[in-house]
Amino acid sequence: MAPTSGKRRVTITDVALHAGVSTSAVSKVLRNAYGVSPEMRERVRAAMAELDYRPHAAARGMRGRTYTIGVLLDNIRNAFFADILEGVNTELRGGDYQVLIGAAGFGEEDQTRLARALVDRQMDGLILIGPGFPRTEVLRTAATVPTVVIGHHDVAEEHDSVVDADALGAGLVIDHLVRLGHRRIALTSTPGNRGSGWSGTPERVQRRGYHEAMRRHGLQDLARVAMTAFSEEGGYRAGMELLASADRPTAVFGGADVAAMGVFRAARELGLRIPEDFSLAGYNNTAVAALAPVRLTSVDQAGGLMGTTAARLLLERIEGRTRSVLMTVSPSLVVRGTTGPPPATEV
DNA sequence: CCCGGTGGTCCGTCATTATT
DNA sequence: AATAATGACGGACCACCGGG
Repeated sequence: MAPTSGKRRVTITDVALHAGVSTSAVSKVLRNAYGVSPEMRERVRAAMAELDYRPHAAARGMRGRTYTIGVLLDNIRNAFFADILEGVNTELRGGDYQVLIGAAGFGEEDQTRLARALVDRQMDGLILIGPGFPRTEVLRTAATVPTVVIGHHDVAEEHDSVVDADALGAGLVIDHLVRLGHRRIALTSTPGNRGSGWSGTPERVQRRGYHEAMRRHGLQDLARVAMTAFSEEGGYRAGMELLASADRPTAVFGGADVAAMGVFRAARELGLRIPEDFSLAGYNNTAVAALAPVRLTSVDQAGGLMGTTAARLLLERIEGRTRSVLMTVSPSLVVRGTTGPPPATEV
């Protein structure tokens, strides 16, 4: 049947013929269904092995499951996703399910198209990592296909949610910096996809946490946010804006590690030392943050745990749970070399 | 009961037959 | 001749049936 070349793939009919049983017997063995003797099971297993048989996912899809889970994310360069995916794989390892990953980019259109493509290919479930396409579209999809959304704090009956306590995470950073003696602490953040209907994006919740923490310390008047993109380039621009100004902050909280890297570059260009001239903290605790020349203080979001949790919730949904679940993962501060006391003149 | 098999079913494609 | 309706697949699932 394969359009490209000669030999037809092996089907359960071939297996049945080879083993001298009916196709349904083979099907039962495949599904571990009731009503097959151990001897027959063995015979069928042997036949499958000899013929190098593998179930046809599309055919299974016609009748129900494909045993495939689709993961949608925006940018595969974001190292944080690697942690999540590792978690997903850990949870699914050894099971019947296979994971397919799609990196759609940041655009709404592209993300929507990818999400639909996953549905059209009969994924049994979807894991959407910080989707940037319209929330209405996500809800419509989730109404049909079991879905878990990672990142956004917006909850809905249609899907489960796995989030990081981003407000708390931001608080950890501010508390740490204040304890060191900082007062002028700036944040780099991102507006995200406007008008896509998400009100609980991680960056927004993080921003709220930042302002709350500043207020808690009586520093609300010194709060300052540089809106940028969560990318190296975005961080660089935000860094230039903040560090070149007259009332330069003594500490910069990069809302994401990638952005913090950009601030690094800006600092070098301006001849500012870290942490002597100003402190820098990131968020995500990605692999780069731990590298020896970087040693970036950051917030660990337990990405692996988010991944395993998302996968587990999704399997539950696939098995029939309809009530939606929200799981919140606690972040923790990882102090490294980029944060220290503010310059002496400031104290 | 157990175990094994029959026959209908899913959805989309493509070839065959019927209708205008 | 062009268009429309029909039906036979493809590969696997599953409710149900029947013989020991």
